[in-house]
Amino acid sequence: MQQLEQVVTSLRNEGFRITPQRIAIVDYLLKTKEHPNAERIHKTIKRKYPMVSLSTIYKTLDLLKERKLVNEIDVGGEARFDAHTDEHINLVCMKCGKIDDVDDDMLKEIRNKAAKKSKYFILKGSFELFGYCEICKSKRN
Amino acid sequence: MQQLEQVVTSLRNEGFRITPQRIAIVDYLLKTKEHPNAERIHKTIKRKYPMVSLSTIYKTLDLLKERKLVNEIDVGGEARFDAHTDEHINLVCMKCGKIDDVDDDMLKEIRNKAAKKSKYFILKGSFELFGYCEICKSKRN
DNA sequence: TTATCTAATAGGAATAATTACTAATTAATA
DNA sequence: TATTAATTAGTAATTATTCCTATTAGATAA
Repeated sequence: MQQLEQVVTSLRNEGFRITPQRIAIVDYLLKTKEHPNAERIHKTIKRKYPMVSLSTIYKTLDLLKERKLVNEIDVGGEARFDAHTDEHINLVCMKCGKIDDVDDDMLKEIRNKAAKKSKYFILKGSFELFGYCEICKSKRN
Repeated sequence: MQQLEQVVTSLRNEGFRITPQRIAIVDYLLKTKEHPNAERIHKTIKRKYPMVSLSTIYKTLDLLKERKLVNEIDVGGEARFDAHTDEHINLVCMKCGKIDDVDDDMLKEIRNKAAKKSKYFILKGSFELFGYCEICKSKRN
């Protein structure tokens, strides 16, 4: 994703209102690498805006998803959010829940091959690898 | 996945009981290509066993997942199940909900590269492409 | 700057998929 | 065939997300 100002400008240009809640959410997502879920975003934003509601978090995330400004990953029945929107692999640690990003040029190729073979019109891809992160794998039981 | 008898034998050898419910669920999953959700499996099994409960469906799916006899895919907040357990790409039609499988040898390579780069110990991969299937893309609005 | 208009918000209720619980049933065994 | 513990049916509980609505507050233009 881009800079905060770019996002704000593009939202404003599309006719959306710029609210402190929206700025806070976008700002947080741009700065973090932790792929938070809705609740974690809510808790974080609340430190600045104690009145912010969880439903606003969800509504804002919907808006950002539609505008392709954030990416949603489903992991174990809950949604996690990421401002890193170009195609990449999400490595999910099944012990601590951490998610790391890894880029790979082959993803584009895979996508194109699959589209050709299947005759699907593909809009987005989601690539997850599940396992144990470097820290958790050493202390695995 | 394998043949029904193989699955039954392996479950029995591991000390699990072979119940008509389990046989029916495994049999259905082996035969279908439609990547059903829990409710669809329930409805299908009910035709033979009207008393079967949804909780049994979920419990059996948990067992089969643990034994790596079925694969779970999260799509749009619901879980869909598949007896095709070797690594492959799931193409999800965002209009009709159909899921098609596509194999690609590069997946192994991607997995290995990502493991090396990230130092994760990887247990499973999940590769989804979302878009419109051949039928739906032509009648897209 | 102020008034107007309507999008956006807060807060809570509703929904839906999944999990947990428990008494009754039944597959495996000896 | 009797015994025993795993499994099941049925239902309640849980949890993430969506829906609903009165109130608030950005954006715009006078």
